[in-house]
Amino acid sequence: MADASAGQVGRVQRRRGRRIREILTTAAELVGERGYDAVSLEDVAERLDVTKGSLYYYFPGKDELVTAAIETLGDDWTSRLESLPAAREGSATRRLRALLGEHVRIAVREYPAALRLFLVPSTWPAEQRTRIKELRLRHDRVFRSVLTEGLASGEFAVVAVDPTLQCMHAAMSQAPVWCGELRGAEQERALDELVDTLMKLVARG
Amino acid sequence: MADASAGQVGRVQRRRGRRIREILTTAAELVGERGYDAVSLEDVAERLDVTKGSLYYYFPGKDELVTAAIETLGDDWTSRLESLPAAREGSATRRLRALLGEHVRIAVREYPAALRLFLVPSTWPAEQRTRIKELRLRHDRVFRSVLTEGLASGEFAVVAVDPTLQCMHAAMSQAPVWCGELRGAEQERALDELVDTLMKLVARG
DNA sequence: ACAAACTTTGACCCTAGAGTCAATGTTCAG
DNA sequence: CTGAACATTGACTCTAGGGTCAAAGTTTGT
Repeated sequence: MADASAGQVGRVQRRRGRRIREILTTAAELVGERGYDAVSLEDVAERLDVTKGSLYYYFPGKDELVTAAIETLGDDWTSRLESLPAAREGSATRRLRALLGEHVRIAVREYPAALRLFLVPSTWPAEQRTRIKELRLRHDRVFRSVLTEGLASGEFAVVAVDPTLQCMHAAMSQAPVWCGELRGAEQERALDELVDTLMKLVARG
Repeated sequence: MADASAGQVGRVQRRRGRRIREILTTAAELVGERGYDAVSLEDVAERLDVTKGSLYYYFPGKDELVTAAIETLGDDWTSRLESLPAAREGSATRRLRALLGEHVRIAVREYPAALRLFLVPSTWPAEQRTRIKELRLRHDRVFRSVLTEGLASGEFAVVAVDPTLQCMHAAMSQAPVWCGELRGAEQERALDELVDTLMKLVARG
């Protein structure tokens, strides 16, 4: 047996890690499409072409699996926003607009159930709820930093930072509900209008 | 047998109507507190001090009962807004602010699950979904009319009417999530900030 | 090749909660 | 008072879906 201590992760470990990531990605897809309640472990298993039992080999239960899946989805989402070129250069106005536009487009196109995503059952144990909350914070930070920079530079003016961010997130989560069935140019127009509307929240009087 | 035709509703009919209203009120309470999924018919029955079977004497199933309950809740909510004195007099700005404030306070205090209210399962039959949609429209009209009046008088300026209303509703539905655990003055302050933030959506540049 | 570790299976258990219904109250008209 | 209409019960069925596990299958190191 090769020495597996000293932080060395063997092929087996990496294999396991890959499998877990596959499962999480698939679960995240489904949860993003339909929300927690509407996704059963059999759905997840079916899309992975395995049986439900296998999932329990990697996760102790549905809660843990879904929490981890939501984290995966959220981290992916956040890093896509962070790595958006237009969100890294130019005025705060340009950057915020780019962030809002991208966020809303990801929501509409990939996560129609975005609204349900963070709407975890209130019966969940504190640990999972904390993890989800932290995820929101990480995600929130992307917008918050641009907003505060814009405030510092005098480009923006707000009543208060928190409710402004909350309004933005609320509206963006709802976007799939409003624009989900629109297509093509019509949808683009609706999304642009939404972004412009949200930009009013930071406009100087 | 007394002639029950010719539109005459007898005592029995009225009795039945009252009972139905009791059931709907109770169901609406529960759905407003916890949302559709988290409310079972046994919960509703228990709060009414009857058994589940009785509910099936008045309603063919959970969907119909809950749809009707949501309608009851929504109509009640709408009419409370409509009958708000401050929403009927003064400038559009004053009226809109009053509406937003009242709406958000009703949500936080009475319907913590407001966010889940209109989030009906996508598996529901078209009929129920239509009824819910119409309910939203009725409710929307209260805000829409004040908004268009403000636009006509030049008090307001918006990117477009629909996304503006959508943002307002989205943010207000989220309010219980943000401010639900705050108490007293702190909560009041948070709600006022929220309302002021939303007023920026209609502010003239 | 072979055993040990790892992975997957599918049959199984269990519970929550929707929905049914014959039997049993209850109310009311005549 | 009495029968018919109305209302309620509680015990029942049925199903979806979470969770368990021994057995079988696969991979890996030597």
